Amino acid sequence: MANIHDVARLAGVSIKTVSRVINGEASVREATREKVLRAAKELNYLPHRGARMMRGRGSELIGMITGAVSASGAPPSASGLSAIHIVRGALQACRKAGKTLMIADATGNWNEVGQLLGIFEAHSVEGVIIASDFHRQVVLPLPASVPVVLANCFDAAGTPSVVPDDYQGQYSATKFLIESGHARLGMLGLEDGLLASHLRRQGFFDACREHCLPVSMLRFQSGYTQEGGKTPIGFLADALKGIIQGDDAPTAVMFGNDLMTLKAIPYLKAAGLDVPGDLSLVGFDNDERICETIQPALTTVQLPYDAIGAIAAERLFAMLKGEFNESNVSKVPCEIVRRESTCAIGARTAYASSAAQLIE
Amino acid sequence: MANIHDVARLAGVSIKTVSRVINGEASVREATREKVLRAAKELNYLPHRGARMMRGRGSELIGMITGAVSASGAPPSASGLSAIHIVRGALQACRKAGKTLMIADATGNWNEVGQLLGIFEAHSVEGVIIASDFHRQVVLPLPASVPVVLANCFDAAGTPSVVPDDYQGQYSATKFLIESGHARLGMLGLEDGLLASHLRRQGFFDACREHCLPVSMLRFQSGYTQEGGKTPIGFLADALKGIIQGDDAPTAVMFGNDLMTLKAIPYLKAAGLDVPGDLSLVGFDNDERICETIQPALTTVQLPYDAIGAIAAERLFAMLKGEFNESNVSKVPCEIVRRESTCAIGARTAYASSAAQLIE
DNA sequence: GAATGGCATGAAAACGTTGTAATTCCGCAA
DNA sequence: TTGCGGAATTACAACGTTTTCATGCCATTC
Repeated sequence: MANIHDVARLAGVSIKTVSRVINGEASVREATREKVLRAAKELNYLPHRGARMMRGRGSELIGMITGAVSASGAPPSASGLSAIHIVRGALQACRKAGKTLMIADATGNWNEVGQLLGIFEAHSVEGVIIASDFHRQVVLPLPASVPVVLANCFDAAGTPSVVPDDYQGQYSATKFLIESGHARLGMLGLEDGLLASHLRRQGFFDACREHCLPVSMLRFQSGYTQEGGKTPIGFLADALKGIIQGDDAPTAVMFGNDLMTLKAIPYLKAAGLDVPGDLSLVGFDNDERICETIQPALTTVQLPYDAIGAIAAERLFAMLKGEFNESNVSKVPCEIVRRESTCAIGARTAYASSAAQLIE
Repeated sequence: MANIHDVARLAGVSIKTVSRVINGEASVREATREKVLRAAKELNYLPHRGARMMRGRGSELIGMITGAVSASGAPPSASGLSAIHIVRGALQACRKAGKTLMIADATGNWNEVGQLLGIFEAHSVEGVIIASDFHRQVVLPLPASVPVVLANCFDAAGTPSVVPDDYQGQYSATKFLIESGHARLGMLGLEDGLLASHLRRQGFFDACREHCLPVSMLRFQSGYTQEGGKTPIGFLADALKGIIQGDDAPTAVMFGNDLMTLKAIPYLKAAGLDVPGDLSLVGFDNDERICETIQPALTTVQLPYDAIGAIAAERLFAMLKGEFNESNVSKVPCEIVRRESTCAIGARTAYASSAAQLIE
């Protein structure tokens, strides 16, 4: 492989001039520039990346660490599924910016993050995105020596981060139901202890309070998630029973995720409830395979993982350019995806028919 | 970032000795080695890749291109889901081998592959893995200048490739059912025209033939997949009807994928069929979220995407070491994952009871 | 006790590039 | 012609590692 000296010799100039031409720097006469380019082409010259890296040039390389989940909390939805979307989002943003993405997987072990950062550093990445499988607070191993952006997680030290707005998502969904005429609401949330669980619960109750729904008309149940993200069927059935039974049962129920909703369907059917006729359902995640499979198709709240990845990457690029971000944590809104599992209360017949039945 | 000089100074030795220890060369006294390792650890020392590359060592970089799907055929299962597993498998293999993975997404456009290869080359990757979203034949843009391994696809030029053994997978599932006592089998396959569809159909019929099941006892339907991988409910219902209706209906049905099976369940229930009492079901893919959600949990054939990614990476490493592979295409076996949706015919009561009904 | 040989270690060069500072070139005004 | 300023160009150091060769040390052998 030809090197810069060969090109310089063939073109009859110094190596520095070749370097200038290759890097598009100013102060090169047009005639010289052409001579050099011709020589470079003839020799099939390509700058040696190792040598370039050594001189600290921008590598156009971005590092990404996924699966950075400690054992402290089990992810609510299928872990890994979120990661791929975050990766995809980041990948597209990198593509647009002409960067290349290097990825590494911490295989669920937060301790490895430090080591992986080191590897990336040794490859002279310009910055690193650290993505968590679920929304949580983390503690970075040490003040990293490269710019870092956190995706789907954040820390106390104020490292720039991009997270979903779980609170707003549940708030919006609740508001949507209330504005559709629903007055009795139920929610079967995620496992207690998860940050998302806490935020969404608040979103739910805040929306109800702000729309003057008395707490007596609400039913809330924490979900329960085993290791591995599986909800035991027995628990789900019991929790569901607590929500949908009784005279003043909700006319709409929101779930912690789409999978949970899918599992709940048979129980609702067994209870003789029609969806959305008797009961409107709202999921969470917008897992299309599930949402489109459920009959009727499931209205849900979208967890914007692609956007989180893309925004994280863009924030990183902004940092690299030296731009300053005032807010350290970007919250990405969770938009509601309307399908057919919800209906306005005006079109609802459950109370009417049951009332009719009672009269008969 | 600490460099070799820092380590040498702290350990009180020369840089060459540090180099020797780091690279595991001989001729270093144990005491010295330990001193050096301690110092390296204390300083968080990692050899600089650029400098190493300059001394002629490999870059330890592997490139991976995903989503290389042309518009020619729609993927049967959720595209992207396969990709993440292949990536994960490759990632783990890379980890073990001390390589770092760079990924790029062709966003479904095969034409971009050439360009992406160029980018990787500029980053001096040692080799590239090209992964398809589904099992298919491809045509590489040109004789790439770096070693390439294909994952989940193959070409006519004999580029090393790693694919799932769809034929064997369906064959095994069929054999499993036959050996469980089932004699009347149904299969609702994937869309015609897909390679996987073709191979699995052959596996199905071959297994039946080799176990002396007459064709009259088999029912086969091609699936139909719209753009986006969605199976229209109406079509599914019709196809299903054709398989499960009639006196000599199958006692076991195999599906083209797990999602399809999930969608079919309501129709089977509506037809009054108990699973696995009246009908054993076998899916394909082993999508755990779906398999574990279905009641009873779905027996299925595992599409070994993780293994495909890992094996592709390992084949690439072998090529880099100059080892020769005789067979160009590695077929990774698809193993059956037994859950509760299948039972042996001995425990089955459908025929007995229906026969009893007929007698009455 | 001196010479030999093997093992452990170190000094300095080399890899290919870019940054720095110095030098040459060129046109223009004095 | 000379001097000058700025543009074009160059020589050389530096980056962090590995490689080559030289050297110091110790035990073994004569």
